[in-house]
Amino acid sequence: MNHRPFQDNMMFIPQLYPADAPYTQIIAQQGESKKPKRRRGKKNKGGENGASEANRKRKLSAEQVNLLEQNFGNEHKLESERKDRLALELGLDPRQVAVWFQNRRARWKNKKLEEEYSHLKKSHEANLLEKCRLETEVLKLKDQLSEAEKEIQRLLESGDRVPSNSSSSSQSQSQSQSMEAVDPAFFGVFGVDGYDDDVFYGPETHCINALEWINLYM
Amino acid sequence: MNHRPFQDNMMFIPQLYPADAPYTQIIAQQGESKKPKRRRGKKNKGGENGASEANRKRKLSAEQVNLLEQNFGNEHKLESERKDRLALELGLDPRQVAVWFQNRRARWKNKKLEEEYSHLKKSHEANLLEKCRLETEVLKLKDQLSEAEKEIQRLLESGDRVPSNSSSSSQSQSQSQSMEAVDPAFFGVFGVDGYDDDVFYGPETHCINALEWINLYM
DNA sequence: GCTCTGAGAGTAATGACCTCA
DNA sequence: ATGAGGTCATTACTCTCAGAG
Repeated sequence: MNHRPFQDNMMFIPQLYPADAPYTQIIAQQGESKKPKRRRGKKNKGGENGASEANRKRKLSAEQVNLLEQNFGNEHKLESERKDRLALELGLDPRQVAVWFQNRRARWKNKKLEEEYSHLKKSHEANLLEKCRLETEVLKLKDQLSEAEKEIQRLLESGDRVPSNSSSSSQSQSQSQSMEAVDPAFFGVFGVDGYDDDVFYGPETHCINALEWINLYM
Repeated sequence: MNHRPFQDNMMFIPQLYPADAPYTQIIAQQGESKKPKRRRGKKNKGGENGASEANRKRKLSAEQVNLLEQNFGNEHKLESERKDRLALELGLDPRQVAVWFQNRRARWKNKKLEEEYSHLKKSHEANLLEKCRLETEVLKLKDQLSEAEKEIQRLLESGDRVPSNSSSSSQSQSQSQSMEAVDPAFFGVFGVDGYDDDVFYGPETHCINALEWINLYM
């Protein structure tokens, strides 16, 4: 406020403006009267339901919005008939009703996008974990297989000489559905938020990278 | 069009709107006094780069937007000093500059969200495929392991009696990094768009479900 | 064709609320 | 506690396009 000498009620001088720019300026010009300026006005804080009608506003009243919302729920599109009827009921210009619907559709689209985003994110995380688990399991299985083959090799070679099994310790539980190779602590990383920009979502990340990704991104 | 008698070339007079007030209300109330109505004006169609002069309405001019955009590129926030300077340079109300920045930030946020969404989606798809592949591989490995163990069993039992290997055919290439269990045709599903609502992103989907998901969702 | 209309994207502006300094 | 600026949500308007008459 200090570096704005006179601005309490704004006095905007229209002559300053180039003729080229339309409308916006005009609005600015007629601001010489009051220019709402920012009224810091202790709005109704806790009790809000009234939605404040006393003040000159350009917001639709709660009932109006309710009815509109209800209608929107039934059908997002708006045929002229419905539009006119609604306008009459609400005491609004049909144009306003149309505008309201358009804006509502836009909002709806956005909300949907966000929902899907978070959905997708959750799913993605779960998949990363799953992938990690599977990678671990693949490694484990390969290891076991390797062992088993070594064993076979050994058995074949020493074939009829040594009938006793020397080191067959790792294959007994290999078939089980254990799948518990992932440290449960990994789940702890969820719940952190505030992600950074430009994280690379590499599809080829390995287990470790996946975890780093989660740490970074989640 | 019947209920809108005259609207020939429209002109749209902003001064109609009272400075500080009802605005909506006024529009709403005098439903019969034909407010602005809209458009009809043969805009420049093909020629687009100009995009600024023909239209007599608000919207900042191209240069104004350029300068603002440039400034926004440097820094998304706006200190009063910069704001006032910009306002002066552009011949705008400082308030307008502030508004522009606010709206710009909002737009930016949205765009970022969308970008991240598509990024994430790609990544997710890739991961699904990867998961599918891994699941297949796990199955394959388990199978091989099972075979190997059967073989071992056989060898141990028939131990010193039959030194010849009877059916050891599947474990020779098991260690390789082949990993080519996924039909390359799967990649063909990408490129289809127009997704449906409310797809369930199950984290526990198996390979087949994952593919169905892709078909549904992508 | 041409006009009118509604939809969707983009944008300007406002109101309410929040947060620091 | 006041006020400048910020975010969010909303309202309104512009422009472009596609379809109906």
